[in-house]
Amino acid sequence: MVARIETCDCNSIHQDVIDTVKDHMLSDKKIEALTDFYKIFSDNTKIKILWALDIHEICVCDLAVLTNMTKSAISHQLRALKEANLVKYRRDGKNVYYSISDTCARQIIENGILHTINKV
Amino acid sequence: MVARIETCDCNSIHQDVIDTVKDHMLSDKKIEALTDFYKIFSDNTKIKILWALDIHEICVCDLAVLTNMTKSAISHQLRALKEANLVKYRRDGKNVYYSISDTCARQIIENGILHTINKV
DNA sequence: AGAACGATTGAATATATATTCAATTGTATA
DNA sequence: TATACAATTGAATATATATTCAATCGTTCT
Repeated sequence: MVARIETCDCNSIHQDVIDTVKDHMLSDKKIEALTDFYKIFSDNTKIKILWALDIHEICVCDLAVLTNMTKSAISHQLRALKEANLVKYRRDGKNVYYSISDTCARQIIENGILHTINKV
Repeated sequence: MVARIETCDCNSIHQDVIDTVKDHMLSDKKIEALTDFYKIFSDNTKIKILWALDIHEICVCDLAVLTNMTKSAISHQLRALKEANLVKYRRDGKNVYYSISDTCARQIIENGILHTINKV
């Protein structure tokens, strides 16, 4: 059994269980997309930014003050959020104002809080 | 303004926006609990394990075969899932069988898939 | 055009997380 | 009780992500 030699030195394989689970396993692509999505919500700075932007559109400088981080750090995080289509921006003179582009962000955050409420 | 000097070299502070957002900002504890929660769902291996266990209880060796990883790696991940109260286990002889202890895992995974469906 | 400033970028560094490896534990059985 | 085996553990390593730093870009104002 190839898989066994590669990953496991056991003899206690339940082949029927393995086959059943394999039949219902998520595709690698789905898993990848899913974990990429939740990675966004695994970072304190990103959560603060998303939560703040859900309240009001905010420029990079104000976000830096709010989160007590540098503009550069915020800018990097905003790029990730932009790539995930969670925020959008508009330039007004020298300032760039960011805002929420997908209401799912707040939903995901609130859902996460519900699931962790007993830990706070 | 202390915060400004520490984190931002800008003069374009919108103090009203900052005050409003600060009033509605999530507590650090909530954010921490929330990001810890979603960290679980940010890892391919953990997703595979949770999804598999939601289908059937599985021993460590079978999980290793299913995920094509070593028992040790799986065991480390199971510990994290155990600490997050997402899985439970029972020992039967030499084998330890893990199963889902909180149905929220499947909900979170399915919800994440819904939000990423356009990317797959 | 040149200076000032808000924002962005890329590379370097720091930090967090996952995996590997070797040693050990707990259970069964010979 | 000695051996085999499934699983766990801790430390070392590898890998991924966040942050810092210096340089640059785009806009405004003089």
